[in-house]
Amino acid sequence: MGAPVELRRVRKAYEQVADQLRDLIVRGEVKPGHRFPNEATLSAQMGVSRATVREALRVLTAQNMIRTTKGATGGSFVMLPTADHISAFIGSNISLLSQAETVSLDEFLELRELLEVPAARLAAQRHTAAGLDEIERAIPHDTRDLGVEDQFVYNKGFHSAIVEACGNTLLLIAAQPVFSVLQTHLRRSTLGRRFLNQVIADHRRIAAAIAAGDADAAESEMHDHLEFLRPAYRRAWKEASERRQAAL
Amino acid sequence: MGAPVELRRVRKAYEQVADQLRDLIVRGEVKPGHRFPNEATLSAQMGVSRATVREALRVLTAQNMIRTTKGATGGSFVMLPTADHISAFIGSNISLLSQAETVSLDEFLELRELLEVPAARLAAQRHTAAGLDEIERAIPHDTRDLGVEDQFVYNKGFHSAIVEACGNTLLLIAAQPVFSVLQTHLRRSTLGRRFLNQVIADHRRIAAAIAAGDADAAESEMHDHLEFLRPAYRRAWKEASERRQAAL
DNA sequence: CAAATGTCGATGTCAGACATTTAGCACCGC
DNA sequence: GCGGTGCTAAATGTCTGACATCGACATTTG
Repeated sequence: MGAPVELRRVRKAYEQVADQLRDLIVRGEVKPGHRFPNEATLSAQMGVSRATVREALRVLTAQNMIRTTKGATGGSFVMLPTADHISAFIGSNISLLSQAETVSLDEFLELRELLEVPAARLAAQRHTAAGLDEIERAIPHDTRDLGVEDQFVYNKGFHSAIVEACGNTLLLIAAQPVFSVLQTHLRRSTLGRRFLNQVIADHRRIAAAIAAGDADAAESEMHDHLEFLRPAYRRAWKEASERRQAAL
Repeated sequence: MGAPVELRRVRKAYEQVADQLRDLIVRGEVKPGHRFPNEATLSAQMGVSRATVREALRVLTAQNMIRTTKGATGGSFVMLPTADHISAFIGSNISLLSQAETVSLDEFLELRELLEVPAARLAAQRHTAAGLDEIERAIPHDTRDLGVEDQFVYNKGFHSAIVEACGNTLLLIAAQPVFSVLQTHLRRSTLGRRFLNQVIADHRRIAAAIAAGDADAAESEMHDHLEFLRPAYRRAWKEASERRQAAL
């Protein structure tokens, strides 16, 4: 009797097109810079309409795999995603998870500690002139006429400078979005001047330890710093949660 | 005269539509489960054609923000991304970076160590019955009639069971893709029986330490395990690199 | 020679039609 | 009653063909 027929759900045409093209990219059969045939040709080759091909291309652009440009020399070009692309994507996704309270503040803080504390250690071990310079420049010298918004810019610069000083792109990709989500929450909270000064003082000590190549000190300074920040995050997080409640 | 007029590049229509809808989602004004107006309505409201709206929707689906279904009760629904979605996206992106040799094997191994070694420690500290069970089940009992492919399945299960036992979704999201890329390389390499047996033995020791709640032991066993794997990855990575060379 | 202009090949956008899927409902025959 | 069976409404999925627009390059023009 009939073999148990195996039925697959129909895949939407634009998904199949996207899959095929993505496979070419992921399997390395076309390399960054490569230009795909134009939309008309693709639609002819795959037996679908141009509209379908275009929907597939939109999917791939959203996934940072191609870039399309207009004009006679334009087309769809295979692209290498950048660390920033990937971080931004992760950031917006995990930000949603945090909003939905699917992941807690503790998870964020835990992962951040797991990433940034060793990062400080590695930065101290591998410190290069350029890296140190970048870190130094991310600490404000004159703390007097410094707006709160400015300080956030410095903060972001400082933490990414440290992670970058490790020379590990993957680490940067992972750390960036975690920091960014936490920071977004903090920005909506009100912070005292004492708090902000303490942050800068902490940063100075961390930078000094890294510059001195003292891995242990860098590690423990960073650890203490994150510990110090914890209550502020906790307050900001709670406020955000209350805002969400109120919005109902 | 005339204040220097500030001109913005025209944003493509489908991008503007996508941006608007994404904002609604990210700012929490529409919650997971919410259904957007149908495509015809959206196109009318925003003054663009349905094709444009659809391209925007494809972007959002690719970013795991909405899900669309057909039929009378269908439409575009706001969705919460899952850990798997995010991991898969990160995985394919960083896999591309590795192919392009933009990130090195060392970076992968370093990040993996940064994530999984503390994960083993946390798992030991927080071990729950369910978590332990999951870990146990991810170790093959009978090693004789075990295909290489089977063992990969067990491997993947084991490592994700450990990370999951930490109860930190973000950690899972970060660790999963790193492991997955490394594993993909290893799968194309040839592995001896001795090697595979050692892997299982290592896993047993790690599991035992976690079950005993011995955080220090779990940490150091995991560290040693990763150290043991290193040469295998190095060989597999080199082979992949050579394949890429040959493909030119 | 430099600046304006034209051309060409590609993507971007539109309008309208038809196909397909899904849920719900009414109908019908036992 | 009860279970199919088919109709219909509402939505997405797909196709077609047209026109708009952009951008690099060639060409003309002052």
